[in-house]
Amino acid sequence: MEFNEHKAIYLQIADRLSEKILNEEWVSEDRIPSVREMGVEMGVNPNTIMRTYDYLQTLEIIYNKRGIGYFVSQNAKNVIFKIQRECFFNEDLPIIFKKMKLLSITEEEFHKHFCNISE
Amino acid sequence: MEFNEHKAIYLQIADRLSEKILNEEWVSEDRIPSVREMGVEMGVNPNTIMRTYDYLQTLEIIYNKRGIGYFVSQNAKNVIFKIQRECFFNEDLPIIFKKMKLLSITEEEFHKHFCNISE
Amino acid sequence: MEFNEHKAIYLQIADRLSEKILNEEWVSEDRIPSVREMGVEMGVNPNTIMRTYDYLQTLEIIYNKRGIGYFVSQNAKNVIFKIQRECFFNEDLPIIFKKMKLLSITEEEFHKHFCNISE
Amino acid sequence: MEFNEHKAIYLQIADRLSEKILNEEWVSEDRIPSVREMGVEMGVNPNTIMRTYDYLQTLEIIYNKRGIGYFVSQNAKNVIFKIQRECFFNEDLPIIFKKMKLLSITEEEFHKHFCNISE
DNA sequence: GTGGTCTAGACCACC
DNA sequence: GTGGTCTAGACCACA
Repeated sequence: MEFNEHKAIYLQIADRLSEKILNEEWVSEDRIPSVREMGVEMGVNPNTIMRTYDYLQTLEIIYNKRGIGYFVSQNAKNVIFKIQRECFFNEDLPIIFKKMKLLSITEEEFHKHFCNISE
Repeated sequence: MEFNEHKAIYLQIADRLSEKILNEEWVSEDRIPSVREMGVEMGVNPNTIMRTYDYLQTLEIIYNKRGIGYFVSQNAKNVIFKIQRECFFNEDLPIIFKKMKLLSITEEEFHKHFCNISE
Repeated sequence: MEFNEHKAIYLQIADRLSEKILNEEWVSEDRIPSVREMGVEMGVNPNTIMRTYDYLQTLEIIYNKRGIGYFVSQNAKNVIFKIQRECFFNEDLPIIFKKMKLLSITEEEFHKHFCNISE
Repeated sequence: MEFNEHKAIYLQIADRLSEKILNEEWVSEDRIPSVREMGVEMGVNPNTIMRTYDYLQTLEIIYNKRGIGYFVSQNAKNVIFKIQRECFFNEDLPIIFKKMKLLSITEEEFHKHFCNISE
């Protein structure tokens, strides 16, 4: 698995797992792979996965049953949805808009690319 | 001067200087402040500024006359424009679009925020 | 370890490491010593090594796995070969030839020294 | 006038002036341009020219008549010839040969380029 | 453990 | 005065 340079690997993994939940590939109460299994799957040190799970747990997206494993929380999907929309509107958008202005990128250009990729 | 936490200071300074060039606050062949002056101005160690200048020089945004100082390159504005637009379209946009899809954010919603902020 | 006076130490180290790769003392995907180890080995500050590694990375001769270390790139040897041959033919040779002409040094004389040293 | 990056400007100027003497563009007892004139001609600070003249004077290639100017020495041409040949054989050649070996450049290749340029 | 960034202060060659 | 290099030592996030 390939990782982006500018973001911590454990956060990139958190993003992918969140996607799986948004996609309903994983649903509430599913048991997710163990730290070791996931480490192998991602080609990454188990410590790194541990950190991802830790992070998702503080966000109450997954929870832990000791000695058994990690499970998707009841509200996982909604939580992710809420967190990410907030982040998108409050943090990402202002930066995007500022950049677009500075680089003279119009909404039309933006729209054009949007269509291209959506096809 | 205040800096963001999650990005190296020398890169944040590079961004600001690039903005100055995009704004035409600085134009081709202008001499920019010396490493030490800029260090004082930014409240930062001269070495850090040196790193910024080094970085901007590899991008051919500024160049050096030995013993004299750093100067804005001929094509500085175009170079910055090109680099940043490329980055925006090839790296930022795909991520944004993917996120929007995943979070069910429509172009209309995007547009609405765009107008709000632009006012 | 001894260093020449008129060239930055970090560049001299870069040269030596490049030689190791040309010699196949180090090959693709080898992990090279950490910044600190190499610092000790060379009798030099780790920051200086960092600079060397940074430099070699921009040339795509080595690459970094975060938290793990630096590794020799796939094409490292070819890259070095190409860069150095280009430099030799485009920059060094014209200067050499000009000098030889100016100093009335013939190819025969050059050849004679070549043989002497090669023995 | 354009300067190379890797050598002090004052030395590059010294090289050009030496060339003029080897070319017999300047001959023994010629008065050479004043520091200021030369500074203008080269697009360089007079201090830098001063340094060049100083350097050439220690090598006894030029000499100074106070209040009048700098002049080409009697033996200037021979001195330059001797110094530069020595430098070439003792310092340049070993480096060149080492590089050629490392880069698998044969004398034939060297010869080929020699012919190309000489034409 | 790894790299990465930053500071403070030094010294140098060069213009 | 300018940039450039180097050191020593600190702190941090990440694996």
